[in-house]
Amino acid sequence: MTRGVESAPRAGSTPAHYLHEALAVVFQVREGSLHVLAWRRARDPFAGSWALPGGLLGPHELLGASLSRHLAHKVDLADVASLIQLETRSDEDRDPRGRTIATAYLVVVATDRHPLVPEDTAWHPVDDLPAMAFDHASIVASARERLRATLTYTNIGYALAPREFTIAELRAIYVACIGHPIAATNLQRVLLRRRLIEATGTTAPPTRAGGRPATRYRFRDRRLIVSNPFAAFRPPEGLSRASSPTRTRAD
Amino acid sequence: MTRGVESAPRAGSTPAHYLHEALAVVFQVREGSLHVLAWRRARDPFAGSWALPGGLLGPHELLGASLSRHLAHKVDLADVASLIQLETRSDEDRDPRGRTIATAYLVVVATDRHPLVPEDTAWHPVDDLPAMAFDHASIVASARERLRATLTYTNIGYALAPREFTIAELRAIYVACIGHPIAATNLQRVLLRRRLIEATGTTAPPTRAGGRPATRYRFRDRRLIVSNPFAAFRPPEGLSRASSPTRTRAD
DNA sequence: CCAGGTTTTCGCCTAACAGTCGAAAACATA
DNA sequence: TATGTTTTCGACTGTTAGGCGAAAACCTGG
Repeated sequence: MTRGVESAPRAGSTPAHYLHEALAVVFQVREGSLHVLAWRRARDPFAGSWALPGGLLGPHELLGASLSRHLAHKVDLADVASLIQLETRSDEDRDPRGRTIATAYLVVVATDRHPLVPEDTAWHPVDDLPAMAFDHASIVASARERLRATLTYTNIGYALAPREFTIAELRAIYVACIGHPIAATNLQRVLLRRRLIEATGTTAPPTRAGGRPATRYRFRDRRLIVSNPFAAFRPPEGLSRASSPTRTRAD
Repeated sequence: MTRGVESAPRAGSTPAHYLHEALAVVFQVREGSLHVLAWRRARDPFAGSWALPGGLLGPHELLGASLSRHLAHKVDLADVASLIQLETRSDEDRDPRGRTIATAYLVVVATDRHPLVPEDTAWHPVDDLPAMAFDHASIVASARERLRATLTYTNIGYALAPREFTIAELRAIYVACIGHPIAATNLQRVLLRRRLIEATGTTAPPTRAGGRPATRYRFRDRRLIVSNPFAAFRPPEGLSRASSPTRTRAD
């Protein structure tokens, strides 16, 4: 342990500067399975491989704003609101052209949206990814795990599902993201009990092949709400602090 | 939406490079309350204010390795193993000397460790922080929230507590981190039920002021394990995939 | 050695939760 | 009107979780 001088003096040996890029892992549930948006690289390195949308950070940008700007080149998303920052990769050789630090973001697109994409861009099922450039396959994998976890203890479903949906539709979305079957009855009860969703009253969607029309639900809140499951760790009833995690049920 | 050309061409207008620093939010429970490690800046900007340990990323370093290197200047921690990456801040004016991107890490120190620190470095209670430099106060706040959440659904307590501890000691640590009282009985049962802790057998610590001697416990695993609370979202029994979140109880 | 105090542990009771089943509702078609 | 389909809703059962109080195990002081 040395003396407490400023550890990496700004003066002196000129410090190193790095390129910094923001990358988006854009997920959407399409035809019952989870897909990720990627574009096909035309030139080396990794010509022909698929890459995540994103690009270099500009001199006066925030990372999130930069990502939105670059994303606009690959997909016409008016509502790229729910950007969740994932992780920052600093591996020296992750880009053979030169060292580039990357910050990955998670973006989800509702199932009823059909954004236009350029010719070189396409949706790929995450369970059957093509060859991907750089460390993007690894980034997708970690983003998927994060999505799965986030789905279980937040209301992020509001960004995956249409504004109104039936329980069966919502279940299909959850199954695609989580990767194993879950019971529709339980899903409905859990989300209702946590007061994350509510019936819209517009009880009937026009069905096309018989059957009782399903009641439509919506997410009560369209902002991210994280809930704290274990009561043992929750603040005492009624004394919830400013940053209260779980909304205590108040009917 | 433009044509799918590579969005930020490397060639052409020379892209901007940035300084990148890693910052550590080092937490320790001391005398029953949560403290964070900071050092007092001697020179401007923010002379006299307190700053988080950390420093600039070197040309051939990973962020985590860089942080460990810089951290060694401020605290003699042989076991800086549990580095959890938090978030990356890119605000343009967060450092008045020039744009510097910062990636924050969460580090926790067990209560029985007493690492030496330089003169300019000290532990500060997070509930009564002194004036902090840059955006470090905000980083500490978000790190604290992350610690609180992590504590409820992982076994990160293994890095906060000594290798062996009593339930009362562990409860004090949890209370300090979470910030509100929790019941010792529930804590014990929750952690036992999730099979995160186990009795050591060395049932008796020498008590100094009466009372039944508490049995000592240890964390079964010293790696981070995240558990998935809601059973409705868990994979069907026995079919847990490779990345299984919760260990299914198998006695 | 026993009474009183302290701390931890254990057991019981109730509430909440998960999973299954079946009945009923609301539609379509023949 | 009869039949099939799809969804909703309620009931029931077994499991898990959380709160509370009693008992266990130690200390000190008389």
